[in-house]
Amino acid sequence: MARNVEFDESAAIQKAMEIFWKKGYNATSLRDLIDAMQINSSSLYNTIGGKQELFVRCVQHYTDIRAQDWDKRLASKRSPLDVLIEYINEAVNIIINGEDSCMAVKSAFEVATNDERVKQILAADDQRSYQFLYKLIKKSMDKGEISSDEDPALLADYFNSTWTGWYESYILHKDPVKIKRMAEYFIKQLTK
Amino acid sequence: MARNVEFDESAAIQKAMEIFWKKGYNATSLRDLIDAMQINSSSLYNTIGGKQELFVRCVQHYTDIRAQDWDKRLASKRSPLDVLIEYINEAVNIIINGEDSCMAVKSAFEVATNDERVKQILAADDQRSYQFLYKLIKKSMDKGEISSDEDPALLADYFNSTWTGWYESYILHKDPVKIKRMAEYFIKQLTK
DNA sequence: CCAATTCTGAAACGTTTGTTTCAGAATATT
DNA sequence: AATATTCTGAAACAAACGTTTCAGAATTGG
Repeated sequence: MARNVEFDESAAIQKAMEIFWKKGYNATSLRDLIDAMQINSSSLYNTIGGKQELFVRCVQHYTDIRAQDWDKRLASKRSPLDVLIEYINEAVNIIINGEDSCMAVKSAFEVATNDERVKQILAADDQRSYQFLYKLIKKSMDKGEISSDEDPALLADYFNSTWTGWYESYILHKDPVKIKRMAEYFIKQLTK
Repeated sequence: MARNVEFDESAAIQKAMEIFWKKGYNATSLRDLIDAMQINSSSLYNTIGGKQELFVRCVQHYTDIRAQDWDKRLASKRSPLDVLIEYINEAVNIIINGEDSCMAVKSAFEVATNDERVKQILAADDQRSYQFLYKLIKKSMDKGEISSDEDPALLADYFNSTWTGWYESYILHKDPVKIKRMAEYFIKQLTK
């Protein structure tokens, strides 16, 4: 016997995420958020909660999308090495063409140190990223597509972290060739 | 015929740097800063300038210290490979034992996108870091301490960015073994 | 010691911050 | 259609923000 929520919550989260992604947590004001979300602050506080809670949901949303992407790629019927190389190349393109760095990386450095919930969401995300790489590397080794000389877990860990530095490099130097050559080298190391 | 500045500017910058380093730019308030610096805000505005200017100086100070360290290491008379490996191991220890991530990395993601001056300071710092690695790798190759199969410039670029991901990993997982194993793998790749 | 200059301390500045309030509009159930 | 419930919009909240002001203390060179 009552009124329903008027605004589309998941669309609003998406909009808020884009703002947080671009400006970071602390540089984003609530006014920035409600302008983008097109809702009143009272609605925000009634449904989602305050700024922190909203940010947690945005980070969660961001990592959910990534998890879906990894699952989709893992379900591919193509060779695991092809999937892996395609993933690396697409990731490079995102770094080079994307407007902003990875939100998970930015948030890890800005927020995860002080907010336990954000840290746990990002740690879980990083773990899934690791698992994604590990599975592809392991399968490639089992199929003989790449050498089994190295521990697949170590390689997965190594690339999973390598990743982050490419974003920093691109922020500072905006040099696409540099990123591409590092990615080439990585693939070469892997397939050698 | 006038009074002199009372406070030690470089000591105050050092204190401010520690606060910015720990909390990041946006999460640090001017009150945090003047409490740590033990000066009045009027003195700050008269001598250094506002918050942005102070931050720029702190980042500059941070990168100056790093530059000195690299110069000192390059002047060492020991073998370049030893110097490089020692540097990597000490860096790992800083990641594992340090209270906060590298200020240059944090600032790159939080501030460099929006502040051209900070971006340029950090880009110059990154360039010096690259040069440091490049010189050691090149010398090691010339002396035959490591294989010359790879382009030293590429290797230097590659490690220089690899670096950053180890900080992120440690923030999220606080797993020293993981970092150590990645460093071992890196050294192995280098000396192989 | 005087005069000229500059620095310091405390208070206040107008904004902006994240959050709350509440009257009234809106709707689902009966 | 009446009623009970809930959502929305605009305004207001205190607190904190970065910055400025200025009277007076301090120190220099003459």
